Amino acid sequence: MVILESGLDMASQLGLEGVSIGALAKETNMSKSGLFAHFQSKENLQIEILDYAARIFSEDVIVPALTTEGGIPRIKALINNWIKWSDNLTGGCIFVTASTDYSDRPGKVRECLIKQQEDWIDCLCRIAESAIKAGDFREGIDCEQFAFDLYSLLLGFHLYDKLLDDSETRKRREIALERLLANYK
Amino acid sequence: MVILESGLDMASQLGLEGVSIGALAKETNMSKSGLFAHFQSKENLQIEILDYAARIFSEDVIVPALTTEGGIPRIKALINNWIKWSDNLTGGCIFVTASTDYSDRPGKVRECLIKQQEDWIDCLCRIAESAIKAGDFREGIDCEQFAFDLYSLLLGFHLYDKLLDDSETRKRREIALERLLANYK
DNA sequence: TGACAAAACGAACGTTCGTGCTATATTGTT
DNA sequence: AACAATATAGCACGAACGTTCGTTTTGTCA
Repeated sequence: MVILESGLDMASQLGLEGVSIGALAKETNMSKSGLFAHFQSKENLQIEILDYAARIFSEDVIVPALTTEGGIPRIKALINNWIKWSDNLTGGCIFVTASTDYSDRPGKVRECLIKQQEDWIDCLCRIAESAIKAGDFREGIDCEQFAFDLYSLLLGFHLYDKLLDDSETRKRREIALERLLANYK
Repeated sequence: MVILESGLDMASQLGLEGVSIGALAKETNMSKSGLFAHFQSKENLQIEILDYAARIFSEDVIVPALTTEGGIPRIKALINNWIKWSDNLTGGCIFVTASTDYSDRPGKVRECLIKQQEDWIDCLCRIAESAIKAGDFREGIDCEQFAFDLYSLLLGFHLYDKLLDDSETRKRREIALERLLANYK
């Protein structure tokens, strides 16, 4: 759907709350009312954008990673896919943006987002488990802790990359990742 | 200033862009125009909120940490102060919120924010240097890398704490911190 | 071709937005 | 007590907001 594609990019720049129906209509060469009829409310639009994003995220980030061999290669594939995903969106990863936007904004959008984030963290856990099976991580590690560590790394990278003009950000990220992997080896 | 105090808390919940002059006037029992006269523009209001936040942040987070002994104790004090600071604001740390909000929103507010974030990262670097002097970190470590690692950790903690309902978040943070410190020891 | 449903439309609703202008209080200084 | 400076208030503006309405266009199937 072309509306959701535009909406997703707009949301990555301005936040989900910043997506206005009028602006989105102009962007897609539609009338406000014509566009609105698809969603019945702004809240529905926001949720549909979020679900659309999750679909693309799954297709572009998660699934391709799952097709590469388990263990550290799969982890690195996931991270590289995540960075590409985050680069393709004008304002960066929409889940990162929305997570801070909705840290204190109750409602259906927030609940939808929380569920998606829990799924994402689950995914990171399972990737860690696959690394144990592959022999790249030692037995007995705390997979939830690994998920926390890796997600933190991505958040730090995201902020440096989008806000600061630091030419060494890429190096920082790679060093942090190598140290993270070494800790679970 | 009571206006900025209210504005800061409102910004932490709704983002700097979400602070409206009308709502802030109602919150502080003023008229829109009376409040507006103090700032002449919304952009100025946003910048003043940001500067006010930086002042409080310096007083409550940085300065008290600098008075504790250099090295790991100072690092831990800084982190504890940061967490208290982030807890005291209804929507969490305003710099975290604003950093994602303004990742793709050019203007004076963004430039102000970038400068503040650079200062914060500088502060983290100097804290690492003091840890070298104190003998808690080994010579030759990359202080900028430490700043990246620590800031990432705080961002990860912030997201878990504000968005997810994970009772183990505190433990996650402490484990990650111990491992981080051990890596520079 | 005619009937019918889906989709898109333009216009308007009431509200809130940021921003001016002007007047009235409040405060501080001589 | 008189005056200047500052702070607040009242009112209005044009624009944008989400939303609703009735109408027109478009596409599908009998």
